[in-house]
Parts: sequence; structure tokens; C-alpha cells
Amino acid sequence: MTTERTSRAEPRSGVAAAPAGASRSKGRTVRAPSGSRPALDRDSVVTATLELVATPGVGSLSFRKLGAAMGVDPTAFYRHFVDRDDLMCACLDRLESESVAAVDRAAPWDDRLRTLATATFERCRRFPAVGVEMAQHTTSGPGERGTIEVILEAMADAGLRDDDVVRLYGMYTNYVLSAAGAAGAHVLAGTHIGLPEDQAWLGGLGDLDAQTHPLMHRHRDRLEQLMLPQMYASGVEVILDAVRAVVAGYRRGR
Amino acid sequence: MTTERTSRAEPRSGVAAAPAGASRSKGRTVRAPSGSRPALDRDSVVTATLELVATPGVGSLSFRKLGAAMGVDPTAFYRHFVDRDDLMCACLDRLESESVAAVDRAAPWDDRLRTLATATFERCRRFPAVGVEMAQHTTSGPGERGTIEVILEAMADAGLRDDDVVRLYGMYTNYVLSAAGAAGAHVLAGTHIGLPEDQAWLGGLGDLDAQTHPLMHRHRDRLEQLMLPQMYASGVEVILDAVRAVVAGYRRGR
DNA sequence: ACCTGAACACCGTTCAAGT
DNA sequence: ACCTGAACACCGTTCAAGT
Repeated sequence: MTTERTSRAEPRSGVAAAPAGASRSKGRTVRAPSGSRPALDRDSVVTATLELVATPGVGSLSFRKLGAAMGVDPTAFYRHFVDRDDLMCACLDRLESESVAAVDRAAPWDDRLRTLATATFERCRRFPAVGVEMAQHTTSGPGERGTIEVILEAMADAGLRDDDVVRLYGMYTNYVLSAAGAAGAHVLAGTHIGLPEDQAWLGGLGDLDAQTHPLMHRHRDRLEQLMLPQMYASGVEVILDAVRAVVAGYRRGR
Repeated sequence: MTTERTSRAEPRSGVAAAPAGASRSKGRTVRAPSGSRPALDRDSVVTATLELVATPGVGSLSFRKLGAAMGVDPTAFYRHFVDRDDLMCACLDRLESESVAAVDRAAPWDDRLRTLATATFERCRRFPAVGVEMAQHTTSGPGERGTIEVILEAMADAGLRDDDVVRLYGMYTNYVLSAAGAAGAHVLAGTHIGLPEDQAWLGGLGDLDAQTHPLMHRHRDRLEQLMLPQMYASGVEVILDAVRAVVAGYRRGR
């Protein structure tokens, strides 16, 4: 949701300087008009990256690992991406594209928001080294724009007023991106040691004093059974309820 | 909330092997009984780390930067911390200790949860290189335990039943840690380029097509005015409302 | 008992050179 | 036009050596 690359557009594409202040990051790459066609392009690099980070045991993403996986020099990617963050944004935007594609725009507004939230969460866990950065980047790509539009649409269809549409959009987005990103981090850290992914507490409640922490002691078993996916889903439901409450407030209030 | 270090206890402290499966990470350090007293100990390293990461322009945390700041060899810290994650957890636990300390346990339950959430958020932004990892670690320290106890207590005081106490605890914790951590990441990324921190959109809405994205186009100004702290705070309120709704449901339902 | 410093295996990124 | 490979400035971490 935050970092914006100063320039992400077609590195060294020669033509077409980016219009003032705007950044763009289409999936396309300038092709050599003929002869010795390139081995790499943005889309296939993104695909290979996602495949790499989805394989268990591979930790975080690096150009060296990716180069080895694609049989190419680690520095070759700089022909197609300005830096690592640029690649990251392209991968995140692909994930966002896939997530929006999962929502049926004819479904009720709350189903749409639920589906989008779930799809995002699942992708962050499936591609942890990419998902972990979900909350940290504005991709400025088609996936992100499509996602924003779908959320705004759902909020409007719920019956929200303009200012509330944007306010609740912000809450929803902030929650989904933060929590899905954190879930990615969770998987990324756990994959390293090979532990069950869902459990929120991996045994942190070892020894605790019933005198100083009576409630932790009392709820110990329940705490250890907390599961991340359920916690995430409950959070989404609470936001959906908040939307309904605001709409209901219009009727009662005025 | 996730990674647990396999061993974090007093590295090379000689005595006292850790009891089965548990990890501990007290702030204390074994002192030499006499003569040539050590220059470093856990607490002062944590203090120096927080001071370092709070200074603007310093990016992420590294032992080399910290060594330079403390006038000590970068590898000296391995006498007091098993690895970087151990130092990170110690810093996070300190932040959590400070945050719980900010809540008045005599205040109404919702004020307690609000204060705790705000204190956590503010610290993640003030110490971004540490805050960014808030959602990724279980510190197993006194700060974390104190925080959990305070949250459970507030949930119980709100009138929640045992299973709901833990369920709502999970939602609250997941939200606060994820969103505060994401806010830290936001600051960390922005500090690098020196931009205003609060704005959620740093100009990502550059050029957008009113045909394909009518709602984004319509709400453009409102979207650009979304501020992270407000979005975060609204999320907290929504969770507090959810707690109230569950309690109210007890009366109506049965 | 604690700290230093060389060393190793990684990173992102640049730039000259190849084809 | 695109890719290679050496090089630079960083990382975390280990281990022998100093005091």
C-alpha cells in the first residue's frame, strides 16, 4: 500500500518517456523487431518467480536464485526490471489480478468482498516470499486498479454514501493487505523450519505463572487452538458487519 | 505472532539448560562475578538498537550499523543474542512492555483496548525497522505475556463468554499486530525517500481511465486523502463494536 | 569471560564486455 | 538488443585468536 517506485516503466525502452509524475508498469515488454529474440520478458519472469517462491523450502526471493532457476545470469533481469522492487510489484500485481478474477461481479456485494479477501489471503500463503510484501507496495498496475474498482463497487452496492464508500474501502483494504501480508510472513518463517502453518501459537505458551497471568493460564488450551485462517476470516466478517451497520444507521439516523 | 526461535536463552550462560520445549528470553544477562566488567548486555543493546532505528535516514537494522553506533565489533552481539531474530524479539518485547505500560488498568475495557492499540501503532512507526517485524515474531517475553493478559482481561470485562473472549482476542491481536507492522513497513519504505508518512496513497492514482474505472475516477480525491492512522483507528473501533455486538447478542439470543 | 577480526556464504546493483 | 561476468558495497554468522 505504500512504496511507489520513482520509475518502473519499461527500463531503457528508448521511446515514450512517462507522462509527468505518473508511473506505469504494464506487463508488456518491448520486443526486438526481428532476429535473435530475447530469452526473457516481464511476464515469463513473473511466472517463473511465482513458481520459484511456491516451491517449499525456497526462502526469500533473490535474483541469484531466480537466475539459477531460469538458467540465466542473475543480472540479466535488470534488462526488464529496474530493480528488485519492480519485480516484486509485478508479481504482486499478478496476484491481485488473479484474486479479482476470482470474484463473480454478479454476486451479492458481501460475497464479492469475502471472495476477494479469501483469494488474496490464499495467494499470500501460497507464494509467501511475494505475499509477505503485499502490504508494502503500491503496484500501480492493472491488478491493483481492478481490485480497487471492485471494492468500491461492492461498497457502493451495499448502499453506502460516497464518503463512507471510501472510508470503508480504506478499512477493508488496510485490513486485507496487512493481514494477508502477515500471513505470508508467517508461512515464510515457518517453511524454514517445516512446521504446521495454521496455528497462530507455535508453542509460545510454554511456562506461565498462574499467579501473574491468570487469564492466559485459564484460556491456555483455547489460545493454542487459535488458527490464523479463522482469525483472518472473522476479521473480514466484522468489517462486512460494520458496512451493514453504517447502512442501517442511515435509516434510523435520518 | 509466529516464528519461535528454537533456542533463545542466555547464549553460553553455562548453567541451567532450558526446560523441555520452552524458550525463555529474560532481559537479564549473566555477569562476570568480578573484574573487567562487560561493555555490553541485553538491555543496553536493546536500548541502543531502538535509539538507532529511531534516527531518521537509518534504514533497516544490521549488526554492522549497530556495532558502529555502539563503538563495538559487529560480531560482539553474538555473546548476548543467539542471532538477529533474538535481538529483534528482545526489541519487540520492549516495545510491547512499553505499550502495555501505557494502559490504565482501571479504565473501561474499551479504553484499555484503544490505548493499547494506539500505543503499539505509534511505536511501530517511531521504530520502523523494529516495528516492521511486529507481526512476524512471538517474543515469548514479559512484554508479550503482559499484553496478552491485558487483552484477555479487557475482553472478559466487556462481558464476553470464555470462548468469545479468546475468539475476539485473536481478532484484535491479529489486526493490531498486522496493521501496526504494516505501518512500520510504510514508514521504513518512506523514510528512504523522505515523503509524508500518513498518506496511504503516495500518488499511485496517476493516470486512470474514467471508462474502465469509473468509481476510482469518481472518488479520486477522497482516495488520495485517506490517511493511515485514521484507517487504523477505524479498524480498532470496528472490532470494539463487534465485541459489544456479541455481548448484546447474549441478551437477545438467550 | 568477553571482545576482535578474518573469513565464508550470501545479498542487490553497476558497468564494461561480449554476441 | 540482449545477456554475461567481474566487481563493489553490503548482509548474517562462524571461529580462532586475543585480553
